[in-house]
Amino acid sequence: MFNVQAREGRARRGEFITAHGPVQTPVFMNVGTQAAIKGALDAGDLKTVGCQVELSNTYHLHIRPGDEIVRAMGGLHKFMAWDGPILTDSGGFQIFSLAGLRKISEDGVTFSSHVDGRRIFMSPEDCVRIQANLGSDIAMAFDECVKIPAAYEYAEKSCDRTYRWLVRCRDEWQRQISLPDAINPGQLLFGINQGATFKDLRTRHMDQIAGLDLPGYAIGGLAVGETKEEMYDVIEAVEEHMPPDKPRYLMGVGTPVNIIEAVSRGVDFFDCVMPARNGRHGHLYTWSGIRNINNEKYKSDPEPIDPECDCPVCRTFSRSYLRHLFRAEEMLAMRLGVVHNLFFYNKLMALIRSAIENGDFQSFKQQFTSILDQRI
RNA sequence: GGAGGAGUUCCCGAGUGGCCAAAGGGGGCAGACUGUAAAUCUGUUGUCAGUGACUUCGGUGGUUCGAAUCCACCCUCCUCCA
Repeated sequence: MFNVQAREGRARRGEFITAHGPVQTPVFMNVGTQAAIKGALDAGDLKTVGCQVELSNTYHLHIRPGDEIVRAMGGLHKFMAWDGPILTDSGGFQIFSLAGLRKISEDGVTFSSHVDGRRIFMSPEDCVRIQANLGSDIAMAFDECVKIPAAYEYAEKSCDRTYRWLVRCRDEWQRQISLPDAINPGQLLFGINQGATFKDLRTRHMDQIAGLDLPGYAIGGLAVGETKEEMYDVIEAVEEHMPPDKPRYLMGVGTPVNIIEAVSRGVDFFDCVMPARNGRHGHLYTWSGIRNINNEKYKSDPEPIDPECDCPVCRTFSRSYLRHLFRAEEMLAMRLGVVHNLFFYNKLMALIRSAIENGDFQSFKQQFTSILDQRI
C-alpha cells in the first residue's frame, strides 16, 4: 500500500495507494473543510493547482449538510465532484478549537454546534461511522488535540483515552468497510499520536498505536502553541517509533519551512489551512518569501506576484491589479490569492519529491529554509 | 427680502465651558493567522519631540483663569415663506 522509492537521510520519496488512485509523497493535502476550498475553488480548480488529496472535516459535514445526506448523494467524491483521494479529519481538532463549546468523557465528546447551538454527541464509533458515510479514502481516528502548554497529568490521561478511543475506532472501521453497502470499502484508517510536548508520553503512545498495525499514522497536537524547535524535537522523537513501512502524516502543519524541516525528519503527509487563509488575506507565497500584496508599494507594480511562478494567476495578472482587487474586496481577489498559494504549496511538494529522487534534498533544504518564511 | 437650521481632524459624524488632539464609523497605513466557529482579528492614523511642546473644530474679534463649546459681526450651504 505504501512504497518508499527513494530516501535521502530520513526524507522519503514514496507512493501511497488509495481507492481513488495513488498519492506521490511527500504530499500536501489541500484543505476544503466543508467540501469546498475557501476562496471559492471547486474540484476543477483543485486539478489546476496540482492538488493530489483533498481534505474535508467530519465534524463540519456531520453538522451541515449531514453525513446521511452526503451518503444519499453517493458519497463525498460524487457530492463535490472530486474523483481524487480524500482524507477526512475526525473532529479531534474541533475538540481543541471549540474548547468552550464541548465536554469530553470516556464515551466521547458533546459539542454545542457552532452553527445553531444544538447539542451533538460524538463517540469514536460515531466518528468512524460518519466518515464511512462520507466515503473518504483515508479516515482519521477520533483523538483529543490537547492545547500546549499542557499539564503532564492531563496530557497522560488524554493520551491514554485517545488510545482507548483508537481501539474502538479500529473495531468500528473494520466493521464499516465490510458492510455490503459501504460507500468506500477501500477506506483506510490512520491512527493519531498525541502526548503534547512530553517525549516519554509521545513515544509510549506511538509504540501503543503502532501495535494496532493501521494503514498509516499521524502526529497530531502540534503547532498549537509550542515553539518550532519543540515541534521538530517531538517529530524526531516520535519518528523513531513509527513503522518504517507506513506513511506518516504531520497534522495541520505548516509553513513551507516547517514542511521542509519535517520532510527531512521523515514525514510524508501534510495539510494546513495557511496557504488558503493567507491567500484570502493577500499574503502570497513566492520563491523569495511572503509578499503582502495589500502593501502600498505594489500600487503600480506591473510584475506578477512571483516572476518565477508559472501558476495561472502569475501568468495573467499584475501585482497592481491584485492589490486593487484585495483593496476593493472583490471576491476575485480571494480566489486568485488561494489559487496562487495552493499552486505554490503543491509545487513546493513536487520540488521536494524530485529533490529526494535526485539526492538533492539537503541542498534544496539549505537553499530555501532561510527565505521561504521571510516577509518581503 | 423674511424665518429657521447647519459648517468638527482625509470623509461621514459625536461632542455644547476644563476629564478634548477631540467618541464612533469609513477610508488610509501596517501586522497576525499552522488537522478553518476566519470574507476573520489586532495595531495605528494632526505636527515635532522620551514625559512634553506646538497647530487644529468656517473667518475675525470678544467674554473667561480656561472656548470646538458662550457673545458679536462676517462668509458659505440647506429648508420654508414671499
